[in-house]
Formats: sequence, structure tokens, C-alpha cells
Amino acid sequence: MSTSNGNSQPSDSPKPNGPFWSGGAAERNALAELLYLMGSDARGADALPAVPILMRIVREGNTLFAEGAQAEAIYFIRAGTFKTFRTAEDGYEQVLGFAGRTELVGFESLSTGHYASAAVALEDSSVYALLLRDLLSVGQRNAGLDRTVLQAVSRAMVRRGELAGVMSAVAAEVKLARFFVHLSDFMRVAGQSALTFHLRMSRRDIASYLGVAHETISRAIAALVNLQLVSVHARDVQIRDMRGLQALCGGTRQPVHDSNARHA
Amino acid sequence: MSTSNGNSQPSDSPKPNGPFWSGGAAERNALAELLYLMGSDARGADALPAVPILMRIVREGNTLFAEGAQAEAIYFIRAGTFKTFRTAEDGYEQVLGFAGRTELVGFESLSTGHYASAAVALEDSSVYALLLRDLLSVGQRNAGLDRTVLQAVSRAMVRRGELAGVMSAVAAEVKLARFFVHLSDFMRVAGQSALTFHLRMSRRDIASYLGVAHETISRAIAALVNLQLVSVHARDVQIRDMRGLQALCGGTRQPVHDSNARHA
DNA sequence: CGCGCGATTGAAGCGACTCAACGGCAGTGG
DNA sequence: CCACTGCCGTTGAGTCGCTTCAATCGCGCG
Repeated sequence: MSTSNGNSQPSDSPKPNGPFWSGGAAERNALAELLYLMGSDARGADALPAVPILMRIVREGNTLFAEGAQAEAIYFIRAGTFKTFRTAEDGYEQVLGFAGRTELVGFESLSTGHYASAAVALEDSSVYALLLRDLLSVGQRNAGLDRTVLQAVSRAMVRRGELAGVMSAVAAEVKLARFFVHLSDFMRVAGQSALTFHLRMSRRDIASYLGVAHETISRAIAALVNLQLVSVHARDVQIRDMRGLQALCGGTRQPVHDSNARHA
Repeated sequence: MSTSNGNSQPSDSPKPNGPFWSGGAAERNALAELLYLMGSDARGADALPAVPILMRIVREGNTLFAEGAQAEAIYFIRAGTFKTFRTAEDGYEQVLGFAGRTELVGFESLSTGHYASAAVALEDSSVYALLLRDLLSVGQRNAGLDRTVLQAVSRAMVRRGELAGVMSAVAAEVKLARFFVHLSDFMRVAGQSALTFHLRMSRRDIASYLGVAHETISRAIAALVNLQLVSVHARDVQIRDMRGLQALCGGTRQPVHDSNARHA
């Protein structure tokens, strides 16, 4: 979703044909790769209708799509990390989420034809693009792809729900603890170390995502470090007490400032 | 989404055949009705494969599905209002959203097989159920239904993003103002009065949805009334100054300096 | 009628926001 | 090569607003 252990191997031949898009003869392979990436069994992947899948490389800091732009495609992330956010009239950036390998971005555009949020790469990344006109075409559907899309969207919905979960916590340390636990879970299912990972986003982005001021993130990190729950150096995070961290996540309302002394 | 003007006519013959499900000969009609309800053009609705659509009545206060339960179906709301929420270990209810006519609930279950949140009817309601096994079946797909599902899910994603939008506001009055504006928008697109509507949810539910204490909701309502922006009696809301209300929505947080997005 | 629940209002404390300053780091251009 | 300039991250101090605890009122319901 948001981190990587310095692995993100650019090994598997991204090399695009054009400035933006690759395609042509490679499309058939791209579709099979996409289904494999997203965890679908590739049964019948050879007997597929001609659903073109394009690949696109996005360098760190570049935008995959802009908020409000005419929607052309939805994107499956092949490698790298993105943040999605909306920009208010006053310029405030509300981060809606971080998306990594195997995740889907840009899907909200399907109902309106315009992207409801922007997506920017937090590191050099690559995505598979599925054009909307192919997704909505009546004929020549690919059942495997359809199922893959539905499942990916379902997961995206779950992650949006988690956003509400982290923002609902009152105390900033609790929000941050939940954020770290979610990150750890993501690393684990990605087959990487669940206790050591690298933040790909700035403190500001985290703050926006959690709904607090960015200074509060600094202080919350310091608090978790003081509690011996984690070690943080720059953007490298090491979880030292997962149990304690999860215990901290429990509190929703009511401050966690434990206070053994109830008022007498 | 969440309100109705006391119209919700139970006229169009809900009458279920069994205790829970209706079906049988009416299924063919139900599919056509569903497509019409969701705004799809019903072209070729007669030449549909046999996709069974079941209808279900849910009385006020009853649960459509429970959090964590094995998922059987996703639901298109035909009439009424639901709230979706997750319950923390300490019993705190985090409201994830309110869903009304033409909206979709339960979709998150698709990726895990279990419902990630619970759905409870806030008034007597009826839904169309689309069984997961039909949704995921490889053969005999209905292109119109597929497209309808995708669009409904897209809209649900947009609404989840709006949740982040309301929770990101700092001041409680701003959150509430945004909530009212969203409600008004929903009423308008539903073809009802955009300035007068009835809240179907409790103050507590609103508070949970907006991420504040329920007492704060009372005070925020009083503040908006004092500002002559709205009138509120019990759960009946009348918007008196839509411009002022929208102006209040503007405030988010201090603007974040441009930063990212180097060259598009 | 009494009980419970929803809603409102008051009082007090504290936690997060805001403003501000500082150090470190990377990119840039003289 | 090194100042210069942003940006990121941290830390401090003060104010404000929300949370929490508490009491009260109205209403529906058994």
C-alpha cells in the first residue's frame, strides 16, 4: 500500500514503447500479468477476448491523473506507491488514501466520467491501465477480468472504510498507531517484513490522511517512541511492541491517557 | 441517502412471498425494475439471462446484514434508508455512511466473503438482493446488470470519499454544514425538496458519522440556527440560507503549500 | 405512571491547533 | 565549490474548542 523495503525491483522489464503507453503485441501478456498480479486464477486467460491492457510508467512526484480530469481509464498498480487526494478551494490537500501494488485507483470516475481525486506517485511506479470504454463495452467481456475488477473495487471500498476508522479515533497517538498497524498488515500480506518498513509519504501526507495537523504527527511519533512501541528514524519504522501497539488501537472515544487515578 | 419528506410511499406492492424473500415468477420483473431504478437504460432487458433478483423487506431497526457475517448478497436499496457501521471492541459504533434509494450496500463483502460493516434500517425499507454467486458466475452474464453494478459501486466509492471530506473539517459547525449540504443534494437528485427534509438518523449517528461527540452536534445545530442558516425542529430541517451554508463549508484547514505535482 | 431513550444545556479540563523558530538535507545556480 | 533556497521534520508556547461529566427536559411505550 504505502511502503516497501527497498525492494521495488524494476527488474521485470517495464520498458514502455512510447512516452506514456506500452501496448501492441504485449497487450495479451499484459492482461495475463494483470490477472496474475491481482490474484485471479488465470484459467482461460488465453481464450480471452481482445481486452487491451496498457502499461504506464509514472515517475516519483508525477501525477497519474488529476482531480476533475476527464476519465479515460482505471489503473491497477503494478509496482510502486501512490497517494490519492482531493484539493479544497482553499488549497488544502485531503489525502484519501495510499495505494500500492495490486491495488486499484481511479475507479470513482466510472460514475461521473471525471476523476474525483488526483493520484500522484510517491516513488517510481508502473500501472496497468484498463480503458473505461473497454470496461463498459457490452460485448466481448472477459469474465475473469470482470471478476478481478469487482474484487479490486471491493478491497478499495474496505480501505476507504478503514480511513473512517483511523479518523474516528480521538487521540492522535491512537490514529497513528492504527496507521502503523495497517501498514504492517499490508507489508505482511505483501510477503515482506511486517515489523520494519519504510514510509513513502511525508509527515504532511500522513497528517492529512489522519485528519490532524502535521506537527501533531511529529509529537505523536515521539510519544509512541517514548512508549517503547516503535523506533523511527527519518522514514524508517520498526515496530518494537506489536501487542502494545494493537492494544493502543482499541480506544476509540475517551482519551487513552490511561490515568490510574480515577477521580475520587 | 438518508431522508425523505414523509413520502416514502409503500404503494408499489412490496408484498413478499415468504418471510424474507420474494421471488419466483416476479424475478424477471425485479431485474427490470432494478435496472430502471438504478438509472440504466433497460435496453434488452427482456433478453436477459436468468439472473435471479430477490426482494426483501426490512423493518425499521432491523439489520439487513451483520458485521462479520458470511456474505450472501449485495443489496440495491429500493426504498427507505439504512445506516452502515462498524462496532469496535469497546462497543463504540463508527457510522460509515447512510444509504438510501438507488444506493448499494454490502459490496465490501465481495473481496473477503464477510460483511465488513453492519447495515440497519432507519425506517421501513425494501431492497433488491443480488446473490454473490450470481455476481461472480462466469457464464450467463448480463451486461446491463454488470454495468449497473459497476456504476453503483463507483458512486459508493465517491460517497466514502465524501466521508473523509466531512471528517477532515476542523470546526464542528463546518462538518455539520457539509452534512446538510450533502443531504440537500441527495434530496434534490431524488426529485424532492432540497430545502426541507427529515433526518432519519439520531444525533448520535450523525455525531459518529462526523467524528465528534453527540453533544457537540446539539451545539453545532444551535449555532447554525443562531446564524439564521437553518431551522431545526426535532428531526425536521429547513435550510434558510443555502448560500451562507455553502460558504461555511469552505473552511478546511490551513492550506498546504503546493509541494508535489511537479510537471503533470 | 414510571422507565428509558433522545436531546439539550452547563461547567471544567485538556488536548490539538495555530503561530513561530530552528536544524538538516537536497537541489540549484552563481 | 559554496551560498542560497525550499522543503521536511522537530520543538516550544499560547489559545481555543472539543470532550467529558453531569443535570434536566420531553417524549414514546410498556
